[in-house]
Amino acid sequence: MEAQTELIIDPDTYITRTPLDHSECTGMILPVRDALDILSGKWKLPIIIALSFGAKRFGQIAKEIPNITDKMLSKELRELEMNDLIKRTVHDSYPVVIEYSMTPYGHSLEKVIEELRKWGIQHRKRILGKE
Amino acid sequence: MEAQTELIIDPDTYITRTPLDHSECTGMILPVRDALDILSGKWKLPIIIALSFGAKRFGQIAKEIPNITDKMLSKELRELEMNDLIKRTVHDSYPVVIEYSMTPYGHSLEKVIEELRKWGIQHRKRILGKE
DNA sequence: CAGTATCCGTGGCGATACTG
DNA sequence: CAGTATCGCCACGGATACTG
Repeated sequence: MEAQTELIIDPDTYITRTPLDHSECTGMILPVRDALDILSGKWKLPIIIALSFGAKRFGQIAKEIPNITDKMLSKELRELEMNDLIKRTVHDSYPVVIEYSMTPYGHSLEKVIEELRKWGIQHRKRILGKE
Repeated sequence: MEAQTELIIDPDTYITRTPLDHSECTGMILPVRDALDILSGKWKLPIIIALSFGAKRFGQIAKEIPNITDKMLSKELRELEMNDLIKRTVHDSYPVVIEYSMTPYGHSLEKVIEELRKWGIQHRKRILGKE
């Protein structure tokens, strides 16, 4: 607990709150929803993590993400590319080589991923300790 | 670009990579998937954010989260409670007051949320700038 | 290798109505 | 106020087969 700020006790609900609760709170929720709209789902972040280790080809990404199917990988790659988080490059060689890589914008997710990863590790420890 | 580390060029795939790619990469993905399993979906994090401002009653949470329905709120609160991220308290007063609040474990998500929020704000700016 | 096509089930999620 | 009940859509996501 930090410093106590002004409190309001709502006479109808008996809830104690600060004056700005509503606007502050909704204001925090909206950007998180924006982020969630782009990142949520089972596969997007795993794919981004895989590519954060360097450019990779379709088959190799598939190998590194447990249980993903070709269809999901294909679909998610397309969406991530549309959001400018990854880039698809066709190398004009023989045989043709297609490579996926992170964009600079994709790299801006690194801290988000790092925090999620730390929390996940922590959470798994907690679950295992309980059972 | 940082310092260049040892690289391997796969003779079959022409992909350049570091020696530990596979294990490192999958090892990073798994905890993130653990976190996602608990947090992903449209409403869990918004609910947690709402409660991070202080204990609240059902109706008040509903008011602060745009577009959530009673049914979803009810269902998500139950799941969050099962995962020990929030607590449901029935105050033995008249009238009976039911209050939801964060657990200490719920508070451990603060940094995750903060990073998501920062990214979301940043992302919205970027989108608006493009159109 | 790098995908696409097709089929299909489950459940996430919404709308509305109702209850103690 | 604090939910539950019911209905129903459709997107998420899996399985399998196929293509250039």
